[in-house]
Amino acid sequence: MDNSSQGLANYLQCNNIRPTYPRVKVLEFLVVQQNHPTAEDIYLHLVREIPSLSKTTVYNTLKLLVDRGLAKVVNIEENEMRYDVILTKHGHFKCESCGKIVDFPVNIEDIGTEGLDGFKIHEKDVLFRGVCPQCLGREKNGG
Amino acid sequence: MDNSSQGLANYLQCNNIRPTYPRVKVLEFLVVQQNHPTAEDIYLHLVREIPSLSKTTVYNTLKLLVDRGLAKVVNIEENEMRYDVILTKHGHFKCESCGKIVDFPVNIEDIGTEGLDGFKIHEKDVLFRGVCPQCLGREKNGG
DNA sequence: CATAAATTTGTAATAATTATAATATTCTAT
DNA sequence: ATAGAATATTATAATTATTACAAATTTATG
Repeated sequence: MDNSSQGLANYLQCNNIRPTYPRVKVLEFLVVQQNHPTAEDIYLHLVREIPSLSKTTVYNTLKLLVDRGLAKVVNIEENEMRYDVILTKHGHFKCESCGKIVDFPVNIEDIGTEGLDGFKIHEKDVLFRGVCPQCLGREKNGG
Repeated sequence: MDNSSQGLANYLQCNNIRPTYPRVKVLEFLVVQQNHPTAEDIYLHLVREIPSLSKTTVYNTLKLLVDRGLAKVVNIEENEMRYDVILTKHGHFKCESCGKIVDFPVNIEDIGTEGLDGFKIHEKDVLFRGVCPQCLGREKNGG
């Protein structure tokens, strides 16, 4: 296990998650890629390095990370769960043309909660949809 | 077809959707219930009144309504699509305890879009998660 | 009516996720 | 070090939401 992985292993341990090899690698992928990958994305990437890896392990690990608060599910896609480890508050933009998901800064605490008196709010998400500049350019140049 | 359905039939017609019986009923369910139902919810309710109804018709109709801008998909659930007839801008709150989805007013246009220069934004969603007052009360009274 | 177009239906296919049980690994105490 | 217990991983099968497809039905039009 290399140096950077060592830090992640510690991070897992601090959160009472035994830092097994597959778990460190899943977390590493989430941290390094920052791509809001699906379980499938993660599996396909890691199986090259860990041939014995099973998709169930990826799902188990993601569930564990979410349960312990180290990751969260991003539901911007219609039919699949994506995962995010970023801890600062941000919104998600999904390009309807190329499918890419982009983070953008949002001061989520500024969003008023009138009409939710008496509700306990755990989580606030902001999701935008549209077309990214790259795809807009491609459309303009005749695609 | 009763009186209120007549209005909905007109509404469909105005949007170039032939107002067939299943379509009017699906739209009516969305408008009356305001429950952000799943396709399954809609099917189970309507099939009592329209025994021949097929789930595919429900999906087809929902797709049509979304394509023509009369409804939108709400992705607050992990694994299923919910539907909402578009009226005014509002956010969605999902109770993690009872699963209920509640609308609340949000001035979505107020959310800044710094960091998204050059992006074309079609749609803005605000999704909160937490516990509703009813469930909070139940927890407090020892549930 | 007759024909064409659109809609509905039932069945089967797809795809993401979860359940389950067997196997393998890791930890702990001797 | 090693046996036994606890925990993780794996493979397979089951579940579930959604979509694809083609046949049957309904509706519109000449």
